[in-house]
Amino acid sequence: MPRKPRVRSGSGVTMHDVAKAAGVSAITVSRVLNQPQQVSEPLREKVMQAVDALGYVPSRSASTLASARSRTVLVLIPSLANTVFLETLAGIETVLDAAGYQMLIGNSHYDAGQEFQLLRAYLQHRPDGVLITGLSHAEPFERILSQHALPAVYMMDLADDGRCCVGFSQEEAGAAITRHLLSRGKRRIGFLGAQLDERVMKRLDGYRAALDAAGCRDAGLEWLDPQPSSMQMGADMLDAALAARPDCDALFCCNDDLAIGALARSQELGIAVPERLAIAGFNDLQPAAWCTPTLTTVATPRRDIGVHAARALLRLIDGEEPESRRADLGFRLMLRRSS
Amino acid sequence: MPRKPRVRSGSGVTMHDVAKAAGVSAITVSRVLNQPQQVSEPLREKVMQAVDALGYVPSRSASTLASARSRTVLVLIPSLANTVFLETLAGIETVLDAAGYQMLIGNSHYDAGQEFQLLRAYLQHRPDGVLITGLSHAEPFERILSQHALPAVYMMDLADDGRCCVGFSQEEAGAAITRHLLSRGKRRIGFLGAQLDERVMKRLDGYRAALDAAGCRDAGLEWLDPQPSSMQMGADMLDAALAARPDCDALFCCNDDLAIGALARSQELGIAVPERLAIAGFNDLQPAAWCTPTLTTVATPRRDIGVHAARALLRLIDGEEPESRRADLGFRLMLRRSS
DNA sequence: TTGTAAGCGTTATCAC
DNA sequence: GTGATAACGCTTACAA
Repeated sequence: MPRKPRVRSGSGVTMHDVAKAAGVSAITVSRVLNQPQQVSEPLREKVMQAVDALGYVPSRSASTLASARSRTVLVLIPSLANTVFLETLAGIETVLDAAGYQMLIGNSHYDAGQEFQLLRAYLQHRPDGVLITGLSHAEPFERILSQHALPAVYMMDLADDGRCCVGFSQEEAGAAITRHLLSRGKRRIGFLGAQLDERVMKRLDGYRAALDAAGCRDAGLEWLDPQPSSMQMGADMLDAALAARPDCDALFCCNDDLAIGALARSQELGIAVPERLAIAGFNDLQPAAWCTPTLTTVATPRRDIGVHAARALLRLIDGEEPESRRADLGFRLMLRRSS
Repeated sequence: MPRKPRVRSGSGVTMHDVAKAAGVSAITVSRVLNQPQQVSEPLREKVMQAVDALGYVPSRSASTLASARSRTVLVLIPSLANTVFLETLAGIETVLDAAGYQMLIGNSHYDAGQEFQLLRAYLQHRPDGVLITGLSHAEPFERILSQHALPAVYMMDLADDGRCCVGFSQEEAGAAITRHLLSRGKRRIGFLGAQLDERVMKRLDGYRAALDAAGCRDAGLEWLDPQPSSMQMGADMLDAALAARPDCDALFCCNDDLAIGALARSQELGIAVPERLAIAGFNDLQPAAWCTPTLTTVATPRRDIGVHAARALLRLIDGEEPESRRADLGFRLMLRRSS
């Protein structure tokens, strides 16, 4: 004795409806959609006509449930407000789209605790893999990853413990731009840092190493603020830095936002850049090439990181080895007028 | 006779496992997770302990399939490379997160055809509703929306046909900034436009209306390029504009990127801004307050648009009426040194 | 307040 | 090459 039918999702057209309309069985419809070569030409045509005629849209939930594959990838980023991660997302998108995968975006707000919660929450969707920003994560985060045997690729930095990663050496980049300032004759080079996430701290390490090597490191020239960075903050930090150390002759800012704010304030104060004070940023965002004076900075291959990371993840998901488990995409110094 | 068991998704723990561990039935576990107040205190505790002990993560696919609700919202934006939409996403995220909804992000690349394909593709996830950027869409796009009876909220602009929308009048904003330039004594005010999407064209309409009202509209002062905008393009367009019309005494750029590029080029060329040439942008992105000279522009409430649109959509999904079917969040003129 | 049975729409398995 | 049948993990409807 049949019961009251339930509410249907979507427009209500199911694979069975298509099958009936085409005069075949449901499984044949499934094959036409997923492994067309296994179905004979005439049946394939009939089925496709029925699909179009009925406006049939397959249900991902049903497919995921039945096949234990969601064709979905979770992307964990620390912020939606930072162009750097957006361009990475854009790169990821091109690859996943082409492969028929869709991405779920999780924003951790630079918080390891939230990142863990996000992972747990998104696990409900049974993603086939995860793209992760950065290498350091909460202990339960890593544990849950391995518990669920989730293929993962780490982005933006280079791991040395066998985890699959795509990025560049944040430390080496920090050292390289610092050496550039040294090569310009600067000796009292300061560091402005905000947010203080993992990558900023590595750039700081690189800066310190370069100055140590040159014998002119000075701990009193480091200004660090855990708040999110902004141009306003760059301006404020410049004021604080010059008040404390008027002898400072160069500044490496941990990102372009800080640098542009510092640059603008220097202009206001009539400080000669780069003669009296050289300024360098990090990331090479668009405004770096258009501020006054133009900003010396480090160009980072964030879009490519997204592309390569997504490709590597798809291979892991398919049980293959990625081309490289540790892809170093490098960085480029963009030498402009501010140094 | 039982068959070979299938592969399990996730870590393999199901609601039945939890039920067994807690000595209750599966439906009770479901209730503890979804309507806790319907379950007695002691049972609730036992179940929660079992959930934690087993590390159980519910399957969204199974839930969606059984309940015909995905607790998922599709967000359609024209670009992932534009800060404006990111901030909108961030606003949406706060509201959806709090309500236990997750968002699927579809990037149409400013292409109505792709937008339609995206909608079709994401329909596989059976989203409970859609947040849409802009008012103009392909005909099949609107058709599919109504076929599937999908609750929808349109963002960024104001509709006059009863569609639920959250935004501000792009046209009025374009007119307002133009009137400001008029009030500064400018009379040969040019327009620089890129991308030429719906919103840019409405700003252009507003610009034209304001100049018509003042009796000084001049069709020779409009420069339009369908390519995506960039600071480089702003610089190039400034060159072209001044070459064609050296008498031009102000420029309204359709967004801040163009304006900042034009501003930077003006500085290079030694053109006095705003005396000889005033420049205004649109959106008030962060660099607008930090370029030289600072940029006059229109501040748009994009984050709030996201927040309000998401709230309205959740109400529609629940079958209630939103607070307003046409929420005008306004805009603000940011008058700075470039005018 | 709790449980039973059926069914959501698809795919894996096995048979023809 | 095609089809019948049984899962997949959960929630609805209904009963106790």
